[in-house]
Amino acid sequence: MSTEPEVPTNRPPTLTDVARLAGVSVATASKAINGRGEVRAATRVRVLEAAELLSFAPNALARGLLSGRTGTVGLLTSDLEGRFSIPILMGVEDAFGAGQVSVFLCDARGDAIREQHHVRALLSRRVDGLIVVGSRTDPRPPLAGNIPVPVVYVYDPSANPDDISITVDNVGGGRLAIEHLLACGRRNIAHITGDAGFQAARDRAEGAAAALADAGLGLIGDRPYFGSWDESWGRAAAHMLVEQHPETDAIFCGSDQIARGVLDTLRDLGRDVPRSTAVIGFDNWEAIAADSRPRLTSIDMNLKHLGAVAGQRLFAAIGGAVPGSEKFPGRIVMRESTLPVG
Amino acid sequence: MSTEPEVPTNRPPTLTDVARLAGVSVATASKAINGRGEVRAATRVRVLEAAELLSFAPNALARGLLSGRTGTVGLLTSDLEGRFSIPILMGVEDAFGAGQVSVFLCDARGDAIREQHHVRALLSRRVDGLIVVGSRTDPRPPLAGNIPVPVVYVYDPSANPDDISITVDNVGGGRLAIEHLLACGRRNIAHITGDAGFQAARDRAEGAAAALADAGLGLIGDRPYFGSWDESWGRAAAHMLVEQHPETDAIFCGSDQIARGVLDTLRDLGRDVPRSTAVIGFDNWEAIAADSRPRLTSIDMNLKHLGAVAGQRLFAAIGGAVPGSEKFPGRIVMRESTLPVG
DNA sequence: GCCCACTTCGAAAACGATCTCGAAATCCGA
DNA sequence: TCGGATTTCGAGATCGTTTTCGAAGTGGGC
Repeated sequence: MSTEPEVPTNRPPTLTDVARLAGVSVATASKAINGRGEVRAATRVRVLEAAELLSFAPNALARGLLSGRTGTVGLLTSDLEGRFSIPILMGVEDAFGAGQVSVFLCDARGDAIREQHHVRALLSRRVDGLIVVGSRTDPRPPLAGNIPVPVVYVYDPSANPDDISITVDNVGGGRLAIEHLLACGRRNIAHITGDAGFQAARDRAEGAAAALADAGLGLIGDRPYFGSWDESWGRAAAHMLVEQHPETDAIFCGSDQIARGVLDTLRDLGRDVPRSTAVIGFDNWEAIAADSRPRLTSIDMNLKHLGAVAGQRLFAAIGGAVPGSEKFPGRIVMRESTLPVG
Repeated sequence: MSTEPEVPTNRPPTLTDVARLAGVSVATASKAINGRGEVRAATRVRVLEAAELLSFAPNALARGLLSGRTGTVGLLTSDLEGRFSIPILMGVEDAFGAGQVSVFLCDARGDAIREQHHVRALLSRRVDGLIVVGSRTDPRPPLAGNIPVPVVYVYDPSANPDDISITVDNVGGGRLAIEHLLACGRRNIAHITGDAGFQAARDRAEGAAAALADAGLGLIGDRPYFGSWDESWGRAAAHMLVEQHPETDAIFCGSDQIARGVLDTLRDLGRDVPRSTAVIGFDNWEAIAADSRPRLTSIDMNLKHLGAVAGQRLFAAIGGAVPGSEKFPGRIVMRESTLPVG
């Protein structure tokens, strides 16, 4: 159906080519194509046909040079392999995907020098704005130098409160988890989580403690079991926990991986989940949570949505608005590892 | 140390500004900054100082408009959330990261229309080349329309053999897995894998069968156990397998998730891994393989390297070379789920 | 003092699109 | 058929950089 025009020239067609073919000036061709200015209907049709025939695509460089707007955005991520950057990145893509914005992807590998280098390159490409996405929630130093375009920080907030940061409410997430366990009728709740050096671990623990306090309760062992984020810590901590506090009837885990380890140990020890002990994870990492035995209830941080919001806020900021920072709550995804008693 | 110059103008400085400050013409300023042409040393220094003072960054749009080269590349991925795109994407980033190439990221979400739309946008931005990365190894239709820039397909090859495709040698991967199990002294080897609708599943099975045939052996059950790629299939298939063929002493799994399921079931049935039954996975997905009990030996497809090669080949093609398609072998990552007998 | 070779510099064109504003074409009624 | 109002169109400037090529400046040898 699409008869490729016989254009042996490898050089992409320019507006001049279109104008020549249509027998008009470039000015008229431009107006006809963009629907601007006064162009007779017949002329417009002639130009559009010519453009179609040559499969003309306007040179975005020339357009950007003139208008000062490129319709591009820089996406700086500190670690691509990180689990958190990807959904956020998808959200950003979604936010722009429909429109005419393209996204430059830059991975700084967590190196400040490299980041600086990328920022320089992006600015020289005259991006309209920047999105900085991190993989830890600990506040990060803002981009160095005076950036002449709007910047939005996602997941990992800027240390400068005047910057626009879109983050996750980890305190609320911890609260959410505990409230669910309480609603399931559990009262002896422990918290096994990752490295206390992470703000995320401390925040979730804080939310958990607060929710328990509201119910007149405290954590089993009086404090969280801080460790690392992986399965083996989950297994080890669960062993300790069951030994020291066999009365435990629910465990809030700081990550789904920890939760997997906990599930394994509980199974080994013959403790039924969720009947004897409920387990709830964090992150809702499908590959980990959706196919365990039993399938894992978890807190989902809506990272994709976070990314989409970041894109929207950046877009608004480019338009001249001055959006403030925002913090988003997670949601609970219920599966079989938590069930009401009775 | 870096005293920000007091430049109240928000408009980024142009070469004209630099030239004026240095007291030379724009032509001279350009030559001084790019090290081209004949410029007296003293003049060059003056220009460079002026540029530094204004923190001048050349407008890449103007440069690209003139030279016809933008130093940008489009990266089309079919699914960002897919496990395979990400390492490849990192490799591509790495391949260009050091240089002056920037990468446009576009996620087509597996939708051909959307892909077409993105291609159009990228071409209008005058990218120097395109990389198309897929998430299945089944050959895909090449990009529609006549693309005026080089294209490299990664992981997912183009159906057109004249295109440049950089792929994984899944047949070789299957062979690798079996040869390792044979080297460990196993003889009764089964293969539990994913959906037979996937080329990857068929290729790996083919390689496995070939390696066994070379040793005068065949698969337990005479054929692979095709199913799905997840843990629950691994558990179910392992149950069947042990019941029907208790003599099995090794299981080659088509994915690490399947392998996790298999490990679970073997544990339930009291079969020691690796002593009674060795288990090997595929993908070497760290989060899944590195913390299981026992830790999982797996085939790593070097996806990051694949991406890096794709970047290099694209770069060569942009330079005028005509690289051919390539297929890369995986490597085995040894952990404790396979051990030599004795 | 003169001429030539060589170095250093700048004016201007070019890339491709958009926008302004003046010129040309068209239409209307009288 | 003509004058004026209204469309419709096009020449040229513009964005910021690179590159060409000619002009100017410098120095040296005789």
